[in-house]
Amino acid sequence: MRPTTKDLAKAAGVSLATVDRVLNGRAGVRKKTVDAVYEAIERIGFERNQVAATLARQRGYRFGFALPRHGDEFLEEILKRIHEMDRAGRAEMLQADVIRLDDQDPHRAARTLSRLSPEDYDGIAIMAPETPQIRDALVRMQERGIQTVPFVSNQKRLDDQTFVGIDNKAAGATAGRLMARFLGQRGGAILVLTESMQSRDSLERRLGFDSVITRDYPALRVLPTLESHADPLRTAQVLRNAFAAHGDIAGLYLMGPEARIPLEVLRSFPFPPGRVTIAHERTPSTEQALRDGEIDAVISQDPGHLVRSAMRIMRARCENRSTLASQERIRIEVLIAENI
Amino acid sequence: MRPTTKDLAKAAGVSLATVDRVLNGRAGVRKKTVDAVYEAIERIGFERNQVAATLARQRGYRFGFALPRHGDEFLEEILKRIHEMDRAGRAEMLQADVIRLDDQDPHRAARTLSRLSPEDYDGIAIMAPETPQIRDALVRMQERGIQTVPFVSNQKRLDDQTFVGIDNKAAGATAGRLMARFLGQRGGAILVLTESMQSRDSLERRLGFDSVITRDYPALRVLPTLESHADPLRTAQVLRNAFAAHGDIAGLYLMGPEARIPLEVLRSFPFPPGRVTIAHERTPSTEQALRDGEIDAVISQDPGHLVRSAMRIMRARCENRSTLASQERIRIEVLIAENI
DNA sequence: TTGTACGCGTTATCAG
DNA sequence: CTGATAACGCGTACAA
Repeated sequence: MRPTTKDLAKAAGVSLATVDRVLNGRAGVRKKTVDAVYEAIERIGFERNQVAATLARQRGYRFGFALPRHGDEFLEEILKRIHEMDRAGRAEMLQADVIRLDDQDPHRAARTLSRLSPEDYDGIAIMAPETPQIRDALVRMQERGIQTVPFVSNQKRLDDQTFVGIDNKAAGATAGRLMARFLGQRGGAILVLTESMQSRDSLERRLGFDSVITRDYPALRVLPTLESHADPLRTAQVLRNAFAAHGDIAGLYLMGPEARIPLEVLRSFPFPPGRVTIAHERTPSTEQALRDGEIDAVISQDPGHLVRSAMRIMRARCENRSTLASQERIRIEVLIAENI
Repeated sequence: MRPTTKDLAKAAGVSLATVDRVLNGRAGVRKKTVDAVYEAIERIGFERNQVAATLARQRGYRFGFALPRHGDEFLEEILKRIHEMDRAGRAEMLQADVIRLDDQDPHRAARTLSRLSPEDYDGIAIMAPETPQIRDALVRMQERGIQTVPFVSNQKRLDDQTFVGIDNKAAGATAGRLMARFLGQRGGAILVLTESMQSRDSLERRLGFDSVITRDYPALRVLPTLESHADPLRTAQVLRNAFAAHGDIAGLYLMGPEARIPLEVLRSFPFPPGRVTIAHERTPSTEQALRDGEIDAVISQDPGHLVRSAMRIMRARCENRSTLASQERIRIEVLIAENI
């Protein structure tokens, strides 16, 4: 049998309560006693039974996903997975909520975060751009005892916080390499479109994309990034202008996470054979576009993995265990019509 | 508060013991009583607390991974993940063992399986070729009350058993499409190598590969599959013969899961620029080969996901819950140097 | 600063 | 066939 807290208490010559205090890092124990307990833990090989712990804790774990209020299909995918996890987690005393953050006003967003209390949440996964206000709110949340983990949207990590999401520079490089290889001998211009270059993610993807193209493919020219601001009319306009200005557009890189609008707009443009289009994230739109041959590849991160990984990490931190980093690295996936 | 078994017992007008009997499908309860309990479950919206259940059950869950005795790097990756999960699972009362099966003698393998008792294992994930003996052993294991789940190696599923692994036909098709697109305009012969065409997996991959090439790329010829039998000398020999016989080899498809030996052997052959090589599974060898530009893409399934998914499925079945199929589909991943 | 006693929601072991 | 009741391993008031 595995040693229990009782065995540990006996081995350390203290009571159960003291064992608990040491185990959970509570105050009010003499250093000498603490050391004795730790020594006993090593000696008898004690390992806390988390199942019993969560049962006794009465209240399981409540995790929140703080997501932008506005979004499109990719956000919708993530929401779906969160709700699935919530339903599946109930039996295991795990809850997953969604908190919506204002994505125009960092102050409001920060205020929303600062209202979150440890009574309500054990951990929060946050998908929000990196602003001083948000960063501040995060630090204070941690001080209040709420675990936080950066989620998908890549804010610069404070400390060595594990980030749940892909390496966007590598994702951009992956897109770049595929673009070039699919184009083969063909040279020309590559059009890059995203929602907004304000986002750190977009910057990093662009960086990765360019690094590959400029180093290895001199026959290709990557044009300045166009911004769509998630607006169909604006999207149509910038694309029209770009096509008018450059006669030799060979490739299209839809760099943002929401490809629906650009894809719809593109349908009204002529579709020269041989043009290569690459987008991000697996959504109904990109899936269909892959099937229809409108795009050639999709670079994506699996929403289900994202959500599960975030929950595993938050839970581990609540129980101050460490996570297997190897298991939590989110893969940069490449989708083509055959492996959708 | 969520209703507990106590509430349920009260609502159904029976004792806790009877509730337990009904919940766990044990015998010795009048049908009328059973119905009353089920009715009460619906009425009060009872949902069993799995945390409490596993704690009370005393013995957590023990899962076994029945893997072939012989293998190389890919098998090693899987073993590593299993051990990681085992260490990580101890706190949650989950164990993961490895059972080695004779991969030459199906009878011996079947015998090994038939010795497994429900005392020792709650579930077994099986990676073994599809033979009558094995199939039989599986059926009997299930009768004994051990959950089984086909793992990685794609035996035809009995009933609608969830299979943990990729769709190999789609994986082959993915390889085929990438091969053709990377080759671009270039025509020629494609060499296909695997360990043994006995394996159902190889057959399916080949099927998928061919379907894409023959339908869409008339300039490419896929040569008959070569068999290496995991033997370096044999590998060298069949490759030498093939290169001698066909002057126009443009592509190389390493179809088996263990690419180490072929990759090593290939280093002694001339490396014409423009040749495209695609392999399966992410291992130290294929990773390095991607980095070195020796291969162009790797089609893979994530060993960590495989192991975790298998354990989730087995556990869910033990607790007769259903799993979220959407979450358990193993992705066919495409790796290039940039997204390793 | 330390210890006691009870509760968490199930399962398991006895009787009846 | 059914019902009390004691574990299971830990957290947590509350008492000392």
